[in-house]
Amino acid sequence: MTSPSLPPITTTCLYSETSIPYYPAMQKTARRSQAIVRPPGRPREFDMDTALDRAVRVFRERGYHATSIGDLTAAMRLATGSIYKAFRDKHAVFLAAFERYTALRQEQTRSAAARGATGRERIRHVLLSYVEHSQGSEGRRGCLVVGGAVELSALDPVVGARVNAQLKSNESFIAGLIREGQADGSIPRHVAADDTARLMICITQGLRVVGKARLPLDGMRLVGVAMKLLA
Amino acid sequence: MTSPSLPPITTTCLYSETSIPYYPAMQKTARRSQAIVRPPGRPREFDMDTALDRAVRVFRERGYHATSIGDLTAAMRLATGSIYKAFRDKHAVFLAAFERYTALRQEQTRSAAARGATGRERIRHVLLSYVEHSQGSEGRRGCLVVGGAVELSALDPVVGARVNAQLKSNESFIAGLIREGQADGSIPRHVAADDTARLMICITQGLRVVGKARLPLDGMRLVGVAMKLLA
DNA sequence: CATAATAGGGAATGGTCATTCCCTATACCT
DNA sequence: AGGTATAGGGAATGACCATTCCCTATTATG
Repeated sequence: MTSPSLPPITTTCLYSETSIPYYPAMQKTARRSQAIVRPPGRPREFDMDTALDRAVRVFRERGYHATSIGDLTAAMRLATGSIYKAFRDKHAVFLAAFERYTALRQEQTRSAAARGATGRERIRHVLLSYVEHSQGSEGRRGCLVVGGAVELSALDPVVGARVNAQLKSNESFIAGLIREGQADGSIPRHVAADDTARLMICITQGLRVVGKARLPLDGMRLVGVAMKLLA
Repeated sequence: MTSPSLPPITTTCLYSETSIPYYPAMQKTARRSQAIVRPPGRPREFDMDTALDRAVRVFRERGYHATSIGDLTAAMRLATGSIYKAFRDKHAVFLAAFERYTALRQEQTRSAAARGATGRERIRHVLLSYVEHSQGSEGRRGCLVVGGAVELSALDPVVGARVNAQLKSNESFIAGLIREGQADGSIPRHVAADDTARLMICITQGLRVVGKARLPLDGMRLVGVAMKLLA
């Protein structure tokens, strides 16, 4: 989905980007049925998703406040002016990076779930995937949801709302898997789906904290223990 | 341990403070057996622990980077110069606040554990205590260990080491309680103490993240589910 | 009572950072 | 070709922030 090089036209005309306005003045993407209409003026040269992936990386490593515009220009390979052409301010860069990050993570989690045949097995794979992402160098890079919750949600209502929504979305995904497991017989009926899902969200978020703090995490062992919650 | 008012002499001569130098030029506390020797010069007027409690509050709410010296002077009720008299720099204030915070939290956790008669009950009370502290306005205030892990451990080896040590200490405390439970018969022998303890640390750290993000946490329900890990 | 030693407090300083400005470049349209 | 609209890039700007300086105050000692 993200290309390492910078194709000059591809991105400009398609608007494959996830959601809401990145841009100070966002044009309506398409008036009627034809979706591919190039907006007026000089087209953007850089690939937005590539640039955002690079911003994600910096924000994950340094957090919001410790990341300067200079850090972003270096990482995103854009000049100061270009960043401010593309985003209202640093806050908007973070928000766009956050969206990009959660979209990619959601994809990874769904595909991990898809590796299981029953509800129970799907949950096992989701948890395993979380442990893997919380471990080693990837884990030390950190998680934007956890980072946003800890560093920003008390100071910034917009980020707070996004973090809250993301956690709820993850939680209801897990709760859904639990109910699937109860339907297919792999998880006992007496398991409290919502409470267990909330606790599992705590586990996943805690894994990221512990992984960032460089405690080693053994996926098989930890998930093995955690699966008792579905007994 | 912390007095709301400011007794003028009490703190200066006793050095009840936890550990390592708060001060740019730390005097040796006592040469021989006599511990109470007032150091030369004008004695400090403010109570160090009270001031640190106020610093803890700001750092918990705003994190490290978003807290300015101005925020600290306002919260600690000290002038800029006085802060730099007492601490080398902002980093040193954070470290001292961190020590103070972990000492108090440790105390609270131990006393929660003491409310239980068996190993199993002690763990239940510890988890319940964590949920309570992660909830509501207290939870929104945040945790310095989680904050330190997320915001600083990758950038600041000193804080990183303290966070790591604190997590390990908490983990071995839990592991100890599990083994106590196995000794007193309240926890089955087949429970893997270390793995379960590590997972429980993930739960506690995750609770703080989720609580900071304003998801409601029901202590009884969550702990009820978590106790399955000891089955 | 002078001296040494440190605390209290606030003004001054130097650096950094987010943001803006401005000039150039590139696209489309008529 | 001229006009319009936006992107690229980097210098300029103004605010803020961590830290230092300096002057005063308070203790002990000789």
